[in-house]
Amino acid sequence: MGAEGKKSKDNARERLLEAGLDVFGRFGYEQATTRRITRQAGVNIAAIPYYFGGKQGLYGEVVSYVIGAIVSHLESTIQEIDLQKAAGPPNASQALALLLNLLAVIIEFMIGSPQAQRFARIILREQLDPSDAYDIIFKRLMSPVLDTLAGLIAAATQTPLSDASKLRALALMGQIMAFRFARETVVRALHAEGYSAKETETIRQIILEQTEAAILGIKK
Amino acid sequence: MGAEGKKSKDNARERLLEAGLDVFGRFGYEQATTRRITRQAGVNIAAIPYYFGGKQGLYGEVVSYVIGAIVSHLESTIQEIDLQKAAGPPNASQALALLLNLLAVIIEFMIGSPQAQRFARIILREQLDPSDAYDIIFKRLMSPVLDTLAGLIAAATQTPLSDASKLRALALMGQIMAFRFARETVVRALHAEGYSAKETETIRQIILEQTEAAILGIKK
DNA sequence: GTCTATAGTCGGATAGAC
DNA sequence: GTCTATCCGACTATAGAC
Repeated sequence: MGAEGKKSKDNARERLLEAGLDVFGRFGYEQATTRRITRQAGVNIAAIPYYFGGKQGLYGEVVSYVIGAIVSHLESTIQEIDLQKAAGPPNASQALALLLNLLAVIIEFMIGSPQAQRFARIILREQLDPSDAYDIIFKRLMSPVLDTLAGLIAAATQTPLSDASKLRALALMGQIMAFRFARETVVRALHAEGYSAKETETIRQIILEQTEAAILGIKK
Repeated sequence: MGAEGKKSKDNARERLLEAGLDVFGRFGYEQATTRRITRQAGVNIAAIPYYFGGKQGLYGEVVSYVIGAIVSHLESTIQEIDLQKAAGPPNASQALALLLNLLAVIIEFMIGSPQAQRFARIILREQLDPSDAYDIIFKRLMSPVLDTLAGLIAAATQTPLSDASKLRALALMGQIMAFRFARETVVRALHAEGYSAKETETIRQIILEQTEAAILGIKK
């Protein structure tokens, strides 16, 4: 049976959020049944309507939590970049260094962290089937990150900031996202089991190397 | 190939395949109800069990069709590359040209073709929730394309073919996939409606330019 | 081959006891 | 706050008429 060995120290609301993060991430909104979430959380099924107004409400809270966790993880790096910009426009090599550093932080979190897969799956599913929650994702995460990257790319390539800078930013992000989204393909192609620390390091090196070469090549 | 070229007959089976491609792509397996598929196809709901043994059977046929269409579209380009390789290992600049050409063909199809979104969504959903059908996708599409790209990357950078070549190939593919997967983000960030011919061309230029610079920078 | 009618299952939400 | 019992809708698949 669903032998629930968890301590009941946390209240039902918190346990539902934790279980929701896992189950929504693994199965997606539709296949994540309230029965499964409540069983995993060790609470009664009626607790979801009681605490969150319904399944939709719980899902919204889970998305907000995920975005908050990612944003707070990238926040200090982005603030540092804004600070440097405010102190005076960075030259090309400074901008490149900042760009590579930001990408490294994103890679560390997206590929290296154990939570990343659950987080990424929820975001990816919102890309496929945007719900009301996508607004939060775009405004708090995607838009600021893309804008910061685009600004650094423009400075590093000594070209004016434009829509093309944003498209370049997205293409660079795609290099990272590929390893998150196509995980199943990577695992099969390399006969691996998942992303070990060693593999994360290899991926990090490859992406940073290719990005640096791309930016320098464009600038020239 | 199958019935390609035939006029759309009043054949219920063909109409179900066509509607299934659309509805599975738009809504995913779970949310694609047999009611909706049959309504869109203009056939009775009982026709799915009758012709395909059930919803699963229809889905399997749709995936096979999608993979077949993509593979046959890339087939001639890949065969050309194999032919050149057989005639003697290409030098670095030849390999780079072949690599850029293959990527251009993939971009043209993945971003430019109107069918691409439906195709891509079905494949992406299989990445998230691999079913039995994922085997077909990996063996007939992912593995050959990644191998071809990895071979060209190794030749173009004058490095030995290794797992790192495959990872590089995936990162380059990620640049393309980003525009397919994060379409919602692109649309909002650029205040666009979708990918027009003009935007496809811009994306093509950016990806090819960045890829060329990346490969040349690594080689050097 | 195509239809109607319906069986059988499972989903989220609610009412009301405790 | 938490529980049991239940409702009601939606789903896939099947049986059998035509």
